[in-house]
Amino acid sequence: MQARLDAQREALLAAAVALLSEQGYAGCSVVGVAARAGVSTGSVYRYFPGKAELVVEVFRGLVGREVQAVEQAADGPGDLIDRVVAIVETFANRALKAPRLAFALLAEPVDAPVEAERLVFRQVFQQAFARHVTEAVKAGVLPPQEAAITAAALVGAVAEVLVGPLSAGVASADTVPNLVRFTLRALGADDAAHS
Amino acid sequence: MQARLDAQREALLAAAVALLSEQGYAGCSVVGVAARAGVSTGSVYRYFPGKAELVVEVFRGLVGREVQAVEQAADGPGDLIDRVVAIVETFANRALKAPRLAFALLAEPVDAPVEAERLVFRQVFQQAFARHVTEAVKAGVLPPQEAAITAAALVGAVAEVLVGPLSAGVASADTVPNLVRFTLRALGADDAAHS
DNA sequence: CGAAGTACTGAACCGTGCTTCACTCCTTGA
DNA sequence: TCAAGGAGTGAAGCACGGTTCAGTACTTCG
Repeated sequence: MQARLDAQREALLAAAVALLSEQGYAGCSVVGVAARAGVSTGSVYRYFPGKAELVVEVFRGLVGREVQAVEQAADGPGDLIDRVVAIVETFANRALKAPRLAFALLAEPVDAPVEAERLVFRQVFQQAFARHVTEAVKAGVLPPQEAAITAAALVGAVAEVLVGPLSAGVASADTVPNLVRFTLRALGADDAAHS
Repeated sequence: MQARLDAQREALLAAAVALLSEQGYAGCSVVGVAARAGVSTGSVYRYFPGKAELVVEVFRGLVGREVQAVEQAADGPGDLIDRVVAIVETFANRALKAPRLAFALLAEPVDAPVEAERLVFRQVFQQAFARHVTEAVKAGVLPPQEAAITAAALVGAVAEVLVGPLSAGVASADTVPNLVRFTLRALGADDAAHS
């Protein structure tokens, strides 16, 4: 009955995602997740060594989804600079569409093992930025710059700008366009060329 | 014996700062702080309603110090753009000089009341940036832009770039210069004018 | 000097939430 | 049909850390 076993496991992960999306990390207690999955608390430990492993796996899954969406957007049409803009737009729009979840992934206090995972999350995004920035600098469409710093700064900038609306609940309609304009300036791109 | 009373209070606050600087928030338990201050745990509750109030007061004090340093740097000589650069440089250099503490103030997981204080912390810095950016835009030395977004993005960018070195322990010598160059581009200032 | 009040102590208390484990139930195969 | 074994249960156990409070020591004033 391997299928059934995996089904339970999936149910637990799905329940954790649901609780995380609705109530943030606080709702993600072992008892809560088990109840939501329609399983006893004890059963959680049949599938996961402990809470940390469960939550980390949830994080990895969600982050993977975001990274994939961003990578896909970056592979779309347009020049090198358009791609960096696409990363920012995609990331920001997705975050604003699922604010509670985005806040949980980006900023909500968590304990150490999950925090470590969050660091990885941010680094993956930084690398995505850095790759495209490096390429664009090499091609001469962006001025010379330390790609790693630019990438880290952009990740921080996007996250910080979003966290405000995310925790306040409301984002202005032109938050994302403004963020894009900031990004273009920060990259050193010609504003005029990418309105 | 008012003086003595205040002395105890100060000792507790100082002990909390010391522990925060050395071990981060984890070391800031009531028992730990009391021991460090040479006081019993019970006495903590003579001076503070609870742990939250103690830690929040510690945060406020530290943040006030940072804000003051930054404001002072921004009041120095130079044009409007130099002032924004001064904010970034001062903030970054101070953070890199007290990494553990900066990490605690900027990024370390804390519980709700302190998190709220951290939000205030970031907002104060954003306002400092926003004030100078607005002024510079009005004066025509920066292109038109939403100052609030630029300010939030810069705070996020600086924090993110610093958190890496802060948690890793080592910062490259040109982290700050690179950060300044990023800032200048992001503001839309002429790079050439402010090397 | 003695009584009253106050600063101070620190071990016990309590709430929270992860983890365990003795037990039940259900499926499986002879 | 009926043992046997594993899946599943959920209440009790446990660790952690903030908070409390009855007791002690010290200071002050009559």
